[in-house]
Amino acid sequence: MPDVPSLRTALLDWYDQNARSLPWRAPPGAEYRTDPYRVWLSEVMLQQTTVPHAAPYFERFTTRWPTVSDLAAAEDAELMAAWAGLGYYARARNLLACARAVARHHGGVFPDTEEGLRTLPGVGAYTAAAVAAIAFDRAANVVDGNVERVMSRLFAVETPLPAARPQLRAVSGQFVSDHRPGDWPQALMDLGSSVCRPRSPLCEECPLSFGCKAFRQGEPARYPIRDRKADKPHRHGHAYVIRDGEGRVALVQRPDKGLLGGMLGLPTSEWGEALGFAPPLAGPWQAAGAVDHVFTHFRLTLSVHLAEPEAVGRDWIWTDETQALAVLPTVFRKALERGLGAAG
DNA sequence: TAGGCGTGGGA
DNA sequence: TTCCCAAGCCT
Repeated sequence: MPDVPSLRTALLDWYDQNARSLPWRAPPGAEYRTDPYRVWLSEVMLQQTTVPHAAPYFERFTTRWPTVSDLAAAEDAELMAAWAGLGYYARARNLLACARAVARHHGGVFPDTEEGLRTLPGVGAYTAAAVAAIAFDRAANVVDGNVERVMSRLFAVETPLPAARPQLRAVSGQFVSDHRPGDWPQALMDLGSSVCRPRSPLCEECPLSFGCKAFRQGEPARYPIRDRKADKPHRHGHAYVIRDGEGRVALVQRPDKGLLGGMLGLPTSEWGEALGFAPPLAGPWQAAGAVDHVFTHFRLTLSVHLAEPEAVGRDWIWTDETQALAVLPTVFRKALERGLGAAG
């Protein structure tokens, strides 16, 4: 096994030539660091989310809220609406709580240490280390899915994830150094994204292949080894598209906790085994087909029903249909699109 | 502490 | 179609 300094040098040299240009990133070796607000915002958006999906959200957020204090002053509803479609909505609730904590308890300035950052809502071990390293150039052991994959291949770790986490964190820690501490994790993540990819890794282009045990063994894509995931259950429900004849549709405010927490939604039945149709008000109802959606831990089929009642007396939130399409999480946006399409 | 928590893209 | 996966956090 080559020594750690050789591998570090090889990867940082590669990064100098191959770093991706990203809106939240300072170029390799830059004299300046990126605004901690932008680093933090990008890291939260990128949790379990791809760069192409997050990038337009990042642009919209930083245009609308240029500083953390601007974000702290946002209304809950406008923040949640701006996050619609990005998923994992607890991130949005924590994002706002974090911005307000920074504004109120830290004078609008992000803590500049891993420990300080770790106390903020929605900032876990990974994000605290990433912001400390990238925004403040502090040596930190930044371990995300990319780093776990690269390390698991470098050392041909046979223990399956997630049990291998402590071991992968330990080997990753061997590479942490005061030399270019902000560039190191970004170099590792770029390598994981473009070369040491989950499938079909490009080992011929890899600056670390000279020291990679999985490459030497000949089957690098076998790593990281994972436990097989359980099958998702399939749930069913009904979604109601209720229109008022004036271009508005009835929405409901979902509770803050749980699935799609804090978001607006369409009125629906309970979700479970396929149920009979028991609408929330007298018809006539028009059947508009169904939409399928996949969540993290179950699959959902929603039958969509359309009505335009004469009078209703419920605490629905009547929302312009175009506006509704923009603020709803994807599962309800799909159902609303289907309902409006069936209405012609 | 293992499970809850979104979405879209690629093979 | 189906499965896997992508810069995790919280409880």
